[in-house]
Amino acid sequence: MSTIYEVSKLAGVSLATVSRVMNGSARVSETTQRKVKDAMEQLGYRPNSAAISLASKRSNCIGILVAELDGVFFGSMMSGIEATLREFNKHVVVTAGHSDEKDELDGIEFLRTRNCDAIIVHAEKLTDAQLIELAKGDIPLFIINRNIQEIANRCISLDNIYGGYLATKHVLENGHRDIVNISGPDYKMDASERVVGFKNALEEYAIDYDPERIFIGNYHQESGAAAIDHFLEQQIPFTAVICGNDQMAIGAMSRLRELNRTPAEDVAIVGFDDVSFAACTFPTLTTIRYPIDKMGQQMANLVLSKVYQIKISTQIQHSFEPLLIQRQSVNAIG
Amino acid sequence: MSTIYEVSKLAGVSLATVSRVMNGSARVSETTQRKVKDAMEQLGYRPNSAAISLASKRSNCIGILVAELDGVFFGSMMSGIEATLREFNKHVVVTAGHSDEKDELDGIEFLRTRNCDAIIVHAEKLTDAQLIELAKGDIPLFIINRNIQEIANRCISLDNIYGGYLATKHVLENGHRDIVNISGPDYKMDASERVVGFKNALEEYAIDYDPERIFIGNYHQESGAAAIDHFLEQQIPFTAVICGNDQMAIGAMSRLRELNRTPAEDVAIVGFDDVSFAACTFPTLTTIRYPIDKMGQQMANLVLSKVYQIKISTQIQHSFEPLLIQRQSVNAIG
DNA sequence: TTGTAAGCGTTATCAA
DNA sequence: TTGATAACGCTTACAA
Repeated sequence: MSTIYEVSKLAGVSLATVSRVMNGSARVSETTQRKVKDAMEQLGYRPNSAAISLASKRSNCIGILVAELDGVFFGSMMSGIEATLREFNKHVVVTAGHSDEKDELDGIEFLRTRNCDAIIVHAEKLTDAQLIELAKGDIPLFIINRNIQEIANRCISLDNIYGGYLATKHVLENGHRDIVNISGPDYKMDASERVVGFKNALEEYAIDYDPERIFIGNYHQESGAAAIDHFLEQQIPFTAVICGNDQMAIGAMSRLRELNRTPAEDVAIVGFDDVSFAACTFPTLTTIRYPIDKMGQQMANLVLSKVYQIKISTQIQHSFEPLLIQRQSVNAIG
Repeated sequence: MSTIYEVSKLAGVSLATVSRVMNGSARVSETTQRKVKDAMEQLGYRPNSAAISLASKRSNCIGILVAELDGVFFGSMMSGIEATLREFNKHVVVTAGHSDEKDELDGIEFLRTRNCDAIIVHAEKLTDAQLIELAKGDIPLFIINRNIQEIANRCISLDNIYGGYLATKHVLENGHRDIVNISGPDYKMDASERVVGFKNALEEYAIDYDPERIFIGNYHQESGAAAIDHFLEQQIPFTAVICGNDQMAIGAMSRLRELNRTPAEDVAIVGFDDVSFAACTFPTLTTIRYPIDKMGQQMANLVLSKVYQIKISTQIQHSFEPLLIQRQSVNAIG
């Protein structure tokens, strides 16, 4: 592997000049530039990123902490971020927090020691206070999927409350009154916010809120099924179920089938996220769209502008609106 | 941010000694060790990874090239790899190749300039020859989901032919004779191998292979639906459809529903991969399990042992067997 | 426009 | 067991 030094010798210029043509950091005459580029070409020169990092105090790498590396939701998010960042030759280091406080903290620490220029976190167990504290640290922290007042300019989030409201209102409008809710873990902000929206909608329709009608799941399919069992066991009547995400929705649908209750026909189902398979369930799933890929792109732009002072053509959007996607899993009754 | 130098001063020892206790690279007396550790603690010292990389010629980072960062299959793969690698303090840089030759080449180049210690590729457009050539380069290349003779010790793969065979044989055993195949893109190795298995099974049952009965999809849901339309338009009769992956299988099921043909009852469906939602479709999807998470872990172990000379407790498994998972989407007929 | 030279924070080779 | 010290490959004042 050749170094900048060899390039400079072959080109007959100084180290500094080679560095300049690499970075475009200063004017270099056409001829010199040609010589240098030829030399680089000839030697198959490839810059050493560690040396660059060390000298420039910048790693050009952005850390991402997600709950899980698998999972369609996080996939879309990472995809949106990476694509944008890579255009600017930044790369993405990912790690998983497993919805566990210690793992999340470890993950962030791991990324810090990796000298990431910035860290984007999708935290689930860390509190706002912890995040605010971490944000005071040496490395810029950005938060996706949560809006924290104190560091709002570093957050990109969705109005989950409104999303929960939209979902619930939709079944209410379709005449449903016996509604249950399969929520994500209550320690997850987004989950509890969606529940708030659920309550708001009920209130609007003057329906008493009954805590018995909420089942706390874990955002995975199985818990959607478990929730159905639970409600049935508790003999809680329902004609509609609002789910914290699409995975639990399909879990619930699947279990209902097993119990000979037909989704849509017998029980209305609403999901959340609108992941790709939502359009292919049977019946197709009415859900709330969470534009996480777009949000990921915006986050990348935010990092680009704040950390690398790269000017982004468009205004960065910090807050997103959920959207009701009507498909077939909600029938009107009454 | 404090440096090793400040630690050494505070501890009253030399740079070298601090380095030694960090790496355990040589014996250091208990007392000295204590002093150094206390000093590190006190200063909140965090090693600079760029400096380490530069001096040690090792970045402790492993690049991964996948087709897409979203997609359940790749998610499981990355998850398996990352979890294992992180235990050894290696981190993972990911990038997407978008099933495009140029993007794949770019992606690998991108990871190379990032000075990754190794690159794990899930290539779709690159040929064996290209991969072999790349493997000769300066940075160790590992291949997942493909077995290339010449570099077999750097490959971890699944017997896709056998998988295709298993899927097809299963419907044959259930009495189906009019079978169509919705394949992934023909330029994708795994897709065409699965088709070979399909043909093998037909041959075993003395059924003539008819190229008309193969539809080349793109592994996405929509193409599963498109395939159904195609076969119907062409008036090709079928009672069973073998799919190249689970996404296309749900796409096909979904389209069949729309056309009032009930999956399982009217048409048997078999998927491939056994992604998480396969257990929650209606009917639940009979499919071929592709243990990609396990394969990812093995790949991580392979890298750990080959690149970092870390001894792995268990023998590394280079080739995996697919497994038929029987659910409800295949009914017996005849 | 170009060159000189002092870092950047480690590792690793020698000596001691 | 410890300490000096020369790399490692690049950036970036400061000069020329």
